[in-house]
Amino acid sequence: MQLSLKEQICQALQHVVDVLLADIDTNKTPAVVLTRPKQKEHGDYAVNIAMPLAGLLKQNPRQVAETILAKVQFPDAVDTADIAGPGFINIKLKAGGETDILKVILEQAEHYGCLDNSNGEAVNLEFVSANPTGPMHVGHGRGAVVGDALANLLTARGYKVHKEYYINDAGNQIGVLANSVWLRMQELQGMDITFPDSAYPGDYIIEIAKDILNTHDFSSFQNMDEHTRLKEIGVLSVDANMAMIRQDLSQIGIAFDQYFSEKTLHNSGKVNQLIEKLEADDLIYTGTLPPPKGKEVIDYKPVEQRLFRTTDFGDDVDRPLQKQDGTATYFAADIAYHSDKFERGFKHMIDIWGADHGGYITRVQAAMKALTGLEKQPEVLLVQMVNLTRNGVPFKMSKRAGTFVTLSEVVEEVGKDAVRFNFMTRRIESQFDFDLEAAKAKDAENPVYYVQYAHARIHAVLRKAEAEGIALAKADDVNTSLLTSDEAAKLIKMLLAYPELLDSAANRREPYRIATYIMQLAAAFHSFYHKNRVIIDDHELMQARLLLLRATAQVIKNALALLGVSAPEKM
RNA sequence: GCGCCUGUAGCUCAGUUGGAUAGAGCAACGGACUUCUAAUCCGUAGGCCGCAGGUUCGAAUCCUGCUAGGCGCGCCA
Repeated sequence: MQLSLKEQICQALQHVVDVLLADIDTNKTPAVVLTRPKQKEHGDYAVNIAMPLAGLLKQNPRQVAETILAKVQFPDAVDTADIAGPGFINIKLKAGGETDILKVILEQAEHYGCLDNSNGEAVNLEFVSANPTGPMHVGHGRGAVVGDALANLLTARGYKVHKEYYINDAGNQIGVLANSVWLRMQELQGMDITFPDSAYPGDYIIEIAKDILNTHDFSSFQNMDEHTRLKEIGVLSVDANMAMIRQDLSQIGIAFDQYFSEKTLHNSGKVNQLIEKLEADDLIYTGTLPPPKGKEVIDYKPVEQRLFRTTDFGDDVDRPLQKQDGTATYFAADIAYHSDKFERGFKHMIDIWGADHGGYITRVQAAMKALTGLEKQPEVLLVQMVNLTRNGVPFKMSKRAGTFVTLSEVVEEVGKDAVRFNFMTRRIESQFDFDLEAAKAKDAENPVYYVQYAHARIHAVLRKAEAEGIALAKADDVNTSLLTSDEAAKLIKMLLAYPELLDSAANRREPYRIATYIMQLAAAFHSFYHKNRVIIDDHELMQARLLLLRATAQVIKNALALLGVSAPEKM
């Protein structure tokens, strides 16, 4: 494969560095990294390699830089290379040196920025996994959008991504759900019912109850013993909720490769097998845990439990696998689940969890290390909480108070694109104040319209060209070296940076960088647009500018696609 | 008490893994449409990068301590 100009320059420098290092006794090999300086006067690329080298060679950095420049063989496109400041090497390219990228972008189209890697590593990406006890809320939405964008990003960079949703359809919550629905069913039959505090209050419970009554005979439930009845209603209710959740997901354009039921782990005996395996490996013992710190537990009683020696693998305290009544804990099922992923061939797992599960990471990784020997698996990304505001005024979400805001309501109110883009504009580590009015506003405060407008604007120009009977030249016939204005140069630099951006975003699992990038790219375009009229008499220059616009539109479209946001041609 | 995340302009946030003079948007002020979309652009102003030490040629970035906010800390999920 043809090396990019940047790679050629990098290689040329690295060669010199290697030669210099060969003369001295060291095991350090500083790598040459080309950066794009903020200041224009600092050239197109800057290298700081002379600084780390200076220490090793025991010379001053400027001297080292001179030595490097004396020996290096740069490619032809390099115009000048100067030493500046404490020892930076600033490289200037000949005019139009990198404008070939426009032709590359048009040629590669939707693949520009992507790595075609047929041997890509398989990654199991688990996200959302909202409990099947109600509709998705806004906080789930953030994890969903981030997870889906990360899946797209990793896929673009050559990974084989398997998107998975873990359905927590076992455990006490399902009993509570079933009981809540049963109470509503009885109420709908005209019976006088009092609802305990523990029951789920939402209206969707009534809807589920109605649906069950429409399709099933009420008396058949009355005739069941309580255990059977709650089990039956539990299954029906989980199905209803999962149907609702899938609806919520499809509304924001998210689909999973697999929905994995926790219950199947229990029913198939996988959880018990796991516990037996751990027993056999002497990783379980009977013991008593100390009382929890930081909050007062009134009814704390020391109790003997079967404990997993997770402390041997980095955890702070050993963890119970069985409750007092002998049933498996959530933790037991969860490590059975992750073991199952491993057995299905995934050596690399990424989980996206809410911040409230942060304390859970160490124990799962410790367990996985014990079971598979894998380090730091699953890789867990914590998404911080979403605080909803309206016109800057926070309102608390509460199931009980009925001020619960579902994702579906928000998407309906502000639209899929705005929800998705807004959720992507911040790092996942920072808490997100999501303002409903701001997300709805179609003004500059809402970045999604800013970037979509850039795309639509380009198409307006292309439409105008078409209307005037101007045929778009073939990329190879365009003289791109005419694109010499400051704005064009900036825009081209942004386009050049896109593959590197994707690479770094994928490696760091930081899809938000795509959103930040698109905003910068859109700004560079808008700026260009104002200073450089495209449809002009100078035919050659016009074709060059048209090519720049076509390439820009392509990259905006590609990047928005990764975020799952549409790129309209008209607004 | 312990663990994880966060603290950058009045507000919301970036800051390319330690580089040169810390950047955007909003809000404020002043400009730019008989022109390819003004949902836009240009300019002015706004900063002890939470505080204090340390590491080095060089720190918003790395280390230590402190401080403020969020999340979590037995058989809930």
